[in-house]
Amino acid sequence: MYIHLQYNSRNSLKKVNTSSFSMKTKFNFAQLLIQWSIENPRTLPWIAEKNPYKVWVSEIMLQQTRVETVLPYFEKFIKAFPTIQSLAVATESQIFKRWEGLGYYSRARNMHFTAKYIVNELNGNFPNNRAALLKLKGIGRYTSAAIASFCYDENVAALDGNGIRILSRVFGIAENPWTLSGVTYFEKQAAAILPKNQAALFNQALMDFGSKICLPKNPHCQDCPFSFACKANREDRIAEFPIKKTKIELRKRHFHYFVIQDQKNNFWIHKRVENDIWKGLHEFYLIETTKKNLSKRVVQQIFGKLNSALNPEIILNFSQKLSHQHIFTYFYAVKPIEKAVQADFFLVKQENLKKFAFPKSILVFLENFIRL
DNA sequence: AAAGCGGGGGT
DNA sequence: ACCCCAGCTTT
Repeated sequence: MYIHLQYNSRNSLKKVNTSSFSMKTKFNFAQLLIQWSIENPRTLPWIAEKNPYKVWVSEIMLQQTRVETVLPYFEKFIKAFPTIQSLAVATESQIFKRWEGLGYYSRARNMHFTAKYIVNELNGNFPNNRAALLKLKGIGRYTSAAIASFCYDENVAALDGNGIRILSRVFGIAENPWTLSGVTYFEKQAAAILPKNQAALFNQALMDFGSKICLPKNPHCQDCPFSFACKANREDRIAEFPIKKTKIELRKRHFHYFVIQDQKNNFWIHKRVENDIWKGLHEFYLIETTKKNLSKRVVQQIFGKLNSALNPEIILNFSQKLSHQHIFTYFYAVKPIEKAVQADFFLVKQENLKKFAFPKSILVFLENFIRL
């Protein structure tokens, strides 16, 4: 059966039966979607925003991050760095501090790089088309399309997780969106149904619809304007679309943090510089183990020669399940040490700790044990 | 193609 | 416990 969607005179739907279901419904899908979005408006700081700098900031923050999480960060970030010039001249540490707790910190580093590039090499002119945007560090297929459509009305579909989910279900697209060929196929299909000169509206509608109706689990098909045409719904195969990412085994890591001060109660900290989690953030002296237990011999080896006291006791436990690692963090108190335990460590006064960016686990420790 | 990268909210 | 979020970069 071919479903053709059209509005009747009362602007409600009726079905027209034909021979087979196909992307021929594209025009109707898009208009129906836009109609839904007009009836279900959403107010967010970046919606209808045309300033490419602000849209860029919002899109980078929203990568793999929920809207509710981003909102306070976005407001503070824009207040701290109102223009791309202000971001370009900021220090990385200032930027990281505004990103603290948001996760995926390479996003902040890439933004800084790109801000400097645009200001210094492009005279501050933000690239104004998808192809040029795609070349910028930190901007990929989705984000380039989003900025191009929202700011410059380029006719390009921006497919994030929402778009993939909706299209795969409604049109029964079985391609694997987590492969390059798969996402290319989805983009091709989206381009075919994208209404001319309404890309911004369409892309925004797709994401709003994905967040309110076509949810990953338990979608609200009863409120969905195309549920009668949706292949996944009609065939009762919603759970099969889209293809799921193959889940990875969480690497377990045990972080033993030694909170070391000097006799004046300054704290020894350093910046993580390795290509590892939390690169660019700060931390206390760390001994990492693959298993829970930290041998006393190792502690002796490190702290013994520093003439420090042992019998460190765990003063706080913290467990974090990240998307790719399960990190157990333990904090130990030790007696003061006057000499850096490692060359890159430096002393910070207690009241200045808040100027540095830390991972969440250390923030929790500081909030509970150190008055800032 | 696969791995690595945060943190949190919903079910 | 599991899913996945307005994904991208590196290997």
